[in-house]
Amino acid sequence: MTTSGKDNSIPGAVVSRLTKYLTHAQVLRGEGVQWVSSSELGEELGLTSATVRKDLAHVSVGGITNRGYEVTVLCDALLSFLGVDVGWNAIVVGAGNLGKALALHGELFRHGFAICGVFDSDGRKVGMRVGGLTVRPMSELAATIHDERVDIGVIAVPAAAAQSVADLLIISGIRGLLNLSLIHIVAPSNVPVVDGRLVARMLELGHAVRTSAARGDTSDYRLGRVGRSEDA
Amino acid sequence: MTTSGKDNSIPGAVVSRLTKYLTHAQVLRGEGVQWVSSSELGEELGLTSATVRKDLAHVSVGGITNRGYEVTVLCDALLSFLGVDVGWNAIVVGAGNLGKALALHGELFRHGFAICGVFDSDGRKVGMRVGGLTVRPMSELAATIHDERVDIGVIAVPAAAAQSVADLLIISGIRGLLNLSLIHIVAPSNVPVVDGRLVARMLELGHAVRTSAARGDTSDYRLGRVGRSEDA
DNA sequence: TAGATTGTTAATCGATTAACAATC
DNA sequence: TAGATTGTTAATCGATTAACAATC
Repeated sequence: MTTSGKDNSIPGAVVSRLTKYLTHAQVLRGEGVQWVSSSELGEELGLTSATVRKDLAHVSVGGITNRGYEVTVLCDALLSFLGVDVGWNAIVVGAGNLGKALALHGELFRHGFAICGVFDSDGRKVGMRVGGLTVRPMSELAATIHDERVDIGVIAVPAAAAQSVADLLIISGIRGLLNLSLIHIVAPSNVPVVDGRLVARMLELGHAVRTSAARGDTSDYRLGRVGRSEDA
Repeated sequence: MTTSGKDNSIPGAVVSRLTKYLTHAQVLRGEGVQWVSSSELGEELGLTSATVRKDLAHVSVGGITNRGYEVTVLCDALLSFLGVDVGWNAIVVGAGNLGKALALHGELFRHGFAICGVFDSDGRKVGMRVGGLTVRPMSELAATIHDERVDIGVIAVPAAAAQSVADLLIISGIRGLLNLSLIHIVAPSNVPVVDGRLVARMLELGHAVRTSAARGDTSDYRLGRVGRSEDA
């Protein structure tokens, strides 16, 4: 392995920011920008330059003293660090609107996730087409995980079924779970669970809106990147 | 106002946990459980009892010394605190798979979010039905936000369009944004942005899987709530 | 070169946790 | 009552930030 000699574990908050550096670096690459400094990255993403430098020190990108980070190097290092180059096999459990949306989401494939199955306990949904896939019954789930070396399971079922689906995935040997259900999922420590609970996120947003300033005082808003680039 | 005399701002991490207390309390209520202690809640959600008690002190739920918190009181207090009882008007921009899934997601409605419009810049999608709604052109967006007093905008468009859609929503008077696109959204401080970036979440999960134990040593796993209730 | 920017250390800040008096 | 659990203070822990020497 050529990964730099780094210590055991990186905090989740850092990894979350690394995904932001990646997507922003990809935008810059698309614009033909060659170099970006920690202060530029920080300004765009609402972080201090020190945080950016410290985060990027976890990844093996050598910044250069007087210029910053080379955009293509940064992209490649982050893609590699996050495992996009190796790739993952994933399945989706729950062929409702959300499950189908995920299975069909091109960005997932473009970021190294191959959706190799969609499952549903509802017999009426089994056999339906979802893009290039066919919805399969839950009875085939365990064998699929084993045979196709599935790494990641996406839980897109109603709250009442979510924990038992998780249990089934776990005992079938899944290595990680994306939880799109409403409830908290319990899993052993060697099966990481990442929450994508969108209803919960909306609740957080509602709270934030209620505690932020009242509607309307946006008159002095300077537009984001897209708007700004027009007058620059 | 009858909200208890609490200080200015609650950290995002606390609000995020409050949504977990809420959904778990709702599960308990459904099971007919009357009381729950901070240590029970903590155990189920992977938190210490001290964290739970401190979090719930932000909300105006009086726990009772020898019993814990009354489940129905807890539910109601959290629902009220998070603004579910008042409710929000939301629109979705982007009538792709993810946008449609959100617009059709029953749990959102059940948690106080009324989706009152779906918009898309693609003329071929305008006029399509999404549940009880019809996809409308972007030209009608600003007037809708104003006329229907829309609070929240959901950004479900490709990365390249996300910031300009955000800018349009902001200058039209939106009060908060749920960002489902890949990129970081820049907004003024009085328009909170909550990220629901699922691809980024999957990247975080991939990293977590790679740095966790290898596949297979799940033999000693004690099942989550659902499984456990069978042998209890 | 002079100026700018990294990498990293030390200081600060905030969040989590332990502990315990209050109390039902 | 005795035991259990809250609410809260003080201590700990970890993450962010400021600062600066190294350096291209």
